[in-house]
Parts: sequence; structure tokens; C-alpha cells
Amino acid sequence: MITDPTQNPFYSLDYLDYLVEFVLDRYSALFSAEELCQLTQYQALPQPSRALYARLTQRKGPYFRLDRLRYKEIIDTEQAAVQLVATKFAAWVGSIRPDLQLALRTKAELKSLGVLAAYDLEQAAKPAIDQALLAQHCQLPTLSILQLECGGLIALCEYLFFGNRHQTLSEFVVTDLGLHRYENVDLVKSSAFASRSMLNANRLVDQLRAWAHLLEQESKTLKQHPDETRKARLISGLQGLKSMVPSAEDVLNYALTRGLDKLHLSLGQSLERVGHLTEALMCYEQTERAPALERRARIAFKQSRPEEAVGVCRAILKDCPDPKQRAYATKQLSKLDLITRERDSQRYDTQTLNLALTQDLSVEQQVIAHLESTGKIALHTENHLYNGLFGMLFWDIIFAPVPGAFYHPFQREPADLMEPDFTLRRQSLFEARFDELESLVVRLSLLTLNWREKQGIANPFVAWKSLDLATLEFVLRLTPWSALKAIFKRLLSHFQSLRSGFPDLLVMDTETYELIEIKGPGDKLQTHQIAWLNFLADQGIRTSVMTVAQESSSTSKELVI
DNA sequence: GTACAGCGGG
DNA sequence: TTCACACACTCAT
DNA sequence: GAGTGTGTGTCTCCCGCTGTACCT
Ligand SMILES: [Mn+2]
Repeated sequence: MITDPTQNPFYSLDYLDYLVEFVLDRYSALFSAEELCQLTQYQALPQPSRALYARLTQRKGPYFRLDRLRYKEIIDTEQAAVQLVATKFAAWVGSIRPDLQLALRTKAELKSLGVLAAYDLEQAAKPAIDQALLAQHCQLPTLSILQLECGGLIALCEYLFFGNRHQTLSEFVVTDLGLHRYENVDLVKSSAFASRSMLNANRLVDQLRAWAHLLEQESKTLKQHPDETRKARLISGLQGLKSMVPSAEDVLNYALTRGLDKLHLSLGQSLERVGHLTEALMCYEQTERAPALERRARIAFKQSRPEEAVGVCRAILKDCPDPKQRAYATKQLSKLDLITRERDSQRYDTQTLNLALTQDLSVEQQVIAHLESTGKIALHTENHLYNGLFGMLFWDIIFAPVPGAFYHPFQREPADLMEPDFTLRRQSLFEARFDELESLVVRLSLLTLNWREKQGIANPFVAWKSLDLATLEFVLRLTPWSALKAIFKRLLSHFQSLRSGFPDLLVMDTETYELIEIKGPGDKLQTHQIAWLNFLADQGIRTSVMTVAQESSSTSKELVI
């Protein structure tokens, strides 16, 4: 904890000071001379000015009415503001911006000044009022308006600190209030960025992804409501964006690789949607991330280059772990008689249940209620169950201070979690843990210990609210280690694509449990669900798919196996 | 008058 | 400002 | 039936205030 925001009126300033010192300590080599100078100037400001700056940089801004700035830790706001202006951290713009004199006033204020009645604008919308009064050069008493300068400086510090653009200083508040909890990891001088060029590349890719996201939305809109003009603009936007994507340099960090991968997929998908298949293909060729290979194969088929498509499908089967892409490749190749699909027999059970379904509850909840009437306890645990057990039993390894994995105190996961070499970089730790876990006593005690000690702390594998200790203990006790070990190893082999697809329900009887995937009317098994169902069944875990049908007019509830 | 969205504080 | 899942829709078969 | 898109819950807090639009 850095400070207690409920007690310390200067909490906002203390957080900013902490952050600035942190980045100066760790990243001073990445700042330009000008940025360093500004930061030094900031640190030399009198406390009230720094306090005001700390407040304003957290707000949307960048314009603020002096008369609306009231903070209990700042006695003389005007004096603090004057200092900020003197050091160029802010500027007075009230007298040179008549538009702001209007925009920063409320409708009620303009009304009490009598200008609405004078120009017959009582019923107009606020933007229209502002525009009209501005055009009339309407004179009003001048408000002092402060414009924040160097806003980018603190944004840069925040980006350096967190290594991403979605966390901000409010993370400090929320954490010190106990609303978020993060594992305490020794940061071992790890850095989010090793050089300025790496930093810049990350920020650029973040920006490009934001734009690509907007264009992706636009491409969806246009698919529904075609408009040639907007489509042409969209396409040129996509092409422009595509040409701005930096090539993978040698100075890559995990976040940048991931960002680039997602950017290529996003652009590829948008281009595909507007029918520019060749350019989409070029995007997909830039990344290994699923479903790039599948998209490449589909496009090659569409463009009548079956040899190329077949090659891509073979590549999927050769070294891609994603079940969805593998299923696609298998299907295509066997359709062409290029492989003999070893009759991938179904190894899980199926059952059908007729229920009088209602709209107000999910099918899963209704089945749970039905099972309870038969004396069984069912929970909708889905992916949380085995992932949660994994998180509990491997907690300290997930948060092991591997170089480069943790670089600030608010990380919910190691930076390299999704990397293929995540396991390799923790090889000996995993091996030792797998050995220890051979003992049921160790498994149970690790679970209990971590459940108590780590309660509520963020862990990418643990969804605290949807689990409870008794359930996990029950499952741990009743799952043979060989099965659990196999599940964990499969999870570890490619967490990104294998953490999902588990059956919906955990159904517990007195001394057994089973897993049931619920399929309501109109819902079908997905390929990664089939993959897990078969795998779990292979491990000897009772696994089935329950198809729920709307009960016909008869009132009987019957279970047909 | 109410409903709602956005913002800001802790 | 994600991701997983169920569900709805379209098209070609 | 396959492919694609959409809606929902969940994730990364939660409450209160303000300003606006729209309303019987
Ligand atoms: Mn289901």
C-alpha cells in the first residue's frame, strides 16, 4: 500500500509522485532531454501546484474553469494555478477563447445571464446555443479558464509504468481501497521497455489497433447498410493503415508481438469483409496467431488456389495447437482424400432431457434446478473449474519473478503468459511441482493454503466469485492424479486456445462427479468443446453432452439415456 | 418532473 | 475496453 | 450444415453528482 486515499487528502499527489519517481528510476534512459527537463521541473514545483497538476492530469480536460476547481488539499487554487502557468504546465485561455466561455458554462448559467431569452434560444440544444451565441459575438463576463499543457508527459509516464494504455493512476486508488488485489511480486528490475524505439513501437501499434478497431466497426456497419462512398473511404483507410504497420523489428517485447498479431488479424478481417481478399491474405501472412492460417486457407480456396490452401492446411496440422484450426484443416484435407481421417470416435456420452423451458432463466440454470430435484448438486463452472485448480496448485510458479515477466505492482499475470515458451522458461519449477503433486495430501494442502492466503488476488486462471473451496476440494479429491496431470499438461501446452471449451456443468453426487455440456435447442457443439469432451473422457472423467428439448405438451419430465 | 449518460472522487 | 459462449441469420447445398 | 454476425455476461470498483434531453 502506498497510502490510504480515505485518510490522506494528498493521495492523488502521492500517487503521481510515486509514479514519476518509479519511471525516472527505471526508464530515465528512455526519456528525451526535453522530457527529463519537464519532469525535473515538475518535481521542483511547490506542493500545491503539484497537487493541482496531479488532479488535473487525471481529468478529461484539457480546459478547466478556475471557479469550479475545489480540492480540499489545495487551499489557494488560484495561486497553485498561477505557478503552473508560470512554469508552462498550464496556460490561461479564458480571454482568448470566447468559444470556451460558452462551452464551459451550463445552459442554466447562460439563461440566468439573460442571453438565451435575448437571442430566443431557450429551446435550443446546448451545442446549437454555443454556436449561435459565438456567431453573435455575445459578450459575457470572462471566466478564468485553465488549459493543461504537457498532458502527454504524464500519459507517457503512465504508459511507461504500466506498459499498456488501459491502466491509469486510478489503479493505485482502486488497489489501496482494496477493490483490486494483485500478487506481490519482486520486480527484479524488469522493464516493460528496453529502449525508446521499443516504447515508440508499442505506442504506435496501440494507436493503430485503436484505429483498426474503428474501421472494423465501420466494415460491419457497411456490410449491413451498403454505401459505396463510405466503403471507398473505408478501403483507403484500411490500406493506409496497413501500410503504416511497422515490420517486426528485432527489439520486440511480448506486448508488441501480441499487439502486432492482433493488428494484422483485425486488418485482415476487415479487408476480407469488404472483399479485398488478396490484401487480407497479406495481413494474415504476417502473423502466426489463430485464426490466421485458417483464414489463409479459406482465401486460397476461394481464389481457386487449392494447392496453396492444402499447403496451409498441412501446416496447421503440423504445428498448430488450436483445436478449431486443426478441425478445419482436417476436414478440408479429408474432403480431398489427402488424409484418411482416423475415425475420431466420440468417447463421451450423450443424453436427452425434455424440460418445460422458460425464457427468464438460461437453459443451464434450468437444468441445474432439475438436477437438484433429483438430489444432485450442479454448478455452472464451465472453464473455471480446472483452470481454477491449476491456478491454485501452481500459484507461486505463475507469479515466479522470471526476468521480464513483472515490471509493475499491478499485474494480474506475467507478461509472457501467452508466449509459447512460458512453460519452458519455468521448466524446473513445473517439473518439481508436478513431482510434489503426486501426493494427494500435498495437492489438498496447497489448494487450501493458497485459497486462504491468496483470497481475492487477481490470477488469470482463478475466477474467485464463481468457485468455492469445498467444491474444489471435492473435485481434487475425486480426480485421479493421472487425469488431473494430463489436463494441466494439455492446458500448459497452449493456454491461449486450450483454456476454453470445458463442459458447462459440474454435477456432484455423494462420492462422484461428472461434467455435462448442456445443449439447448438451436445450440451446437463447438470444435474446441468436442476436443475437451473427448480428452476428459479419455482421462476417465465422466463426461457427457445433454441435449435439452422443449417438453412437448405432455407434462411428464423424463430422462432418456 | 424523470431518465440517462458521462464524469469524477475515493 | 476482452473473451467465451449461446443464439440468430443467411446462403448454398 | 457451414459460416458469419450479434447479444450477453464477465472482466477491471461503485456511488453520487451534474447537465441535458425529453416527458407526462
Ligand atoms: Mn452449453
